[in-house]
Amino acid sequence: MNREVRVRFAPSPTGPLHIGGVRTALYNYLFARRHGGKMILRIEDTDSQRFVPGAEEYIIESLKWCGIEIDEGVGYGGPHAPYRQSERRDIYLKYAKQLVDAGWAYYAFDTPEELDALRKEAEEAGKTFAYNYEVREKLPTSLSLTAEEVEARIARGDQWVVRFKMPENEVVKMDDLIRGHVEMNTSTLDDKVLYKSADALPTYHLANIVDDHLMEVSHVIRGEEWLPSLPLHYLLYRAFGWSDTQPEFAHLPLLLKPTGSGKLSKRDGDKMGFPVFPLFWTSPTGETARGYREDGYLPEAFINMLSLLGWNPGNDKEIFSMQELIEAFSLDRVSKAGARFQPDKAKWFNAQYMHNLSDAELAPIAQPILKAHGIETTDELAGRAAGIMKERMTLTTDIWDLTSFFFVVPTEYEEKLTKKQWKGDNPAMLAKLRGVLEGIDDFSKENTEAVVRAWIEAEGYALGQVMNTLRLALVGAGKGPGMFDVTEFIGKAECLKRIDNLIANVTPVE
RNA sequence: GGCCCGUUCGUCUAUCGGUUAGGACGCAAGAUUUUCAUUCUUGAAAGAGGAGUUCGACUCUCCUACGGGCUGCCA
Repeated sequence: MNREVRVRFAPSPTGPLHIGGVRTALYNYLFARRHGGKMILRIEDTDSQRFVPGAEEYIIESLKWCGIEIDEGVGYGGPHAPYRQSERRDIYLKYAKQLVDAGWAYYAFDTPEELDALRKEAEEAGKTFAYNYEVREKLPTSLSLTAEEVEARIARGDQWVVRFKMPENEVVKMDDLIRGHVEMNTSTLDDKVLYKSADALPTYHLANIVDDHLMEVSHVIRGEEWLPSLPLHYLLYRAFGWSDTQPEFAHLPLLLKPTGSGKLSKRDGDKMGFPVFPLFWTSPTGETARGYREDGYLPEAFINMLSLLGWNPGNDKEIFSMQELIEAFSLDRVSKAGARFQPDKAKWFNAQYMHNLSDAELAPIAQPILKAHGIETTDELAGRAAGIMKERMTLTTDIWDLTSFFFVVPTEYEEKLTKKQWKGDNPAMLAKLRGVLEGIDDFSKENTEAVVRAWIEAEGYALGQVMNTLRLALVGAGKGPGMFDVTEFIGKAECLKRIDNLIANVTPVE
C-alpha cells in the first residue's frame, strides 16, 4: 500500500501526559518525519467522567517542549477539524446506527449497576462474566426485545448503549509491524460498548476507528496495552467496509518500573525520586508532580533518552539529535519486550548534553537561575561562568551551586577546608601571594598561572598548599574549577578583596 | 481464572545458524588532578529451564517456568 503516511498521537486528557505517552508521541513523530508524512494530534475526550481541566494544554505544551511538531490537530487546525472528539459527537452516532442497521451491533439496555451485579454474581460462582454471544440474547437488547419494545424504551428515555456483536467463533488474522502475525479467536472476546446514550459519546473503540478512517490515518502506532483490542478494531473496519484502507498497526512495548513489577505509573516518580512527567503539573485539586523540565533536564537529552527505550539503531551510537533520530528511526528496530525505565541513564544523557553546550547556549539557561538568586549579570558572563563549570554539571539545576562563587563574595568558609589550610605558615604565605597578585598587570589565566607557579617554585611552597589556601579565600569551599579560571573571571581587584576578607575576618586555626 | 504478548550482563541493548556473545548506564580498581568533578584505562557481569530440528543454536520449533498487558457504559 503506497499512500501518504499519516500518523496520530491520540491522548486522553485525563491528567498529565506521562513519559510513556511522550515516547509513543515521539515514535509517531519520528515515523512521520522519516517518511515525509503528517503528524496529527487528536484529543480523545470521550470519557466525560475522567476529563481533567488543563490536561489538554499540558499535553500540547509538553510536545512543544520536547520538539515534537504537530502538523494537524487540536491547537493547530487542519483539513479534518475538529480534532477534539467531544466536538465530533454527531459523527459517531451516525456510524453507530449504521452498524446496528447492518446487523454488526445492537442496542443494550442494561444499566451499569445491573452489569456490576452480574459480574459479582459470576465471580462468586468462580466464573468470569462476559457480555458475549452466550448472554446477549438473554439480556435486554435489541436482539432479545421486539422492535416495538426497543423503540418504546428509547422513546421513553431509557438509557442504552450500542454494543458490537462479536462473531461467535472466528479466527481473526492480524498483522503487526512489530510483532508480526497474530491470531485470535473471537469466542474469547466480548461485545464491547461502542456508544453510550448517557453522555451521547462513543467509546474509544468506535471513535478511534471512525476518526482514523476519516482522518486518513495510514499507521497506528500505540502502546501494547491495545493489542487485545486489535481484533475488535479489525472487525470494525470490516463492518464499516473500510478494510481496504485500514491502517497498519504497530504496538509498542511498555515502559516498566525501574525496579519491582508492573508498568511505570505516576506514583513511581515520587517514590523513587525521579520525574514521570515531562513538565511540572498541578492538578485542579492542587496536587503536584515534578517534571523533567523543572528538574533541570534539557529537552534534547530527555528525548534522546526516551528514544532508546524500546528502539535502537543497530549500532553503538547513543547520542542522537532529533534530526538524526528521524533519519535512523525504523519500526522494525523497535523491540518487543517491555523496557525498564532507568533514572540513572536519564541523568547520564543530560550530563552529556550539558557538557556539549557552548557558552552562548548556556547563557540563557544560566540567566534565570542567577536572577532567581539575585544576581544581575551579562549574558556573556553568565555563559562564561557556566561554561567553565559545565563538565561538572548533570542537571541545569546544578548551575547555581557550581557557579555562585563567581558572583558572590564568600562570607562563610567551609569548616573542613579552613581547618586544613588556614593554619601554620599559610596566612603569611597568602599575604605574600597577595602582593604577587597585586603586581601582575596581565591578569589573564595563562599569565597569572605562569607568574604564580614561578613564585611558588622560587619560594619552595607545595602547589596544593598554595592553591587550596587561595581557594579558601576566593571560593570559601573545596569546590570550583582551577584557581586561575577563578582569578581571571573575577579579576584582580576582586581577588585582592577576597584575600583581604579572609585575612581580616577569620582567625587562623591553633 | 481466561486470552494475548514477551524472555541475552543488575538495567537499556547488539547478534538476523558458525563471534573470545559486542556496546552503554550503574558498580569496582587504577591513572590524571589544585578542591570537587570531568576524562582515560582496566575489571566483574548475560543467552530462564527442558526437549527437539541441524554438522552446528542465543538465534528455528515445542513444552515448562517467569514477566507483562487485557479481561469497564476508561483510554
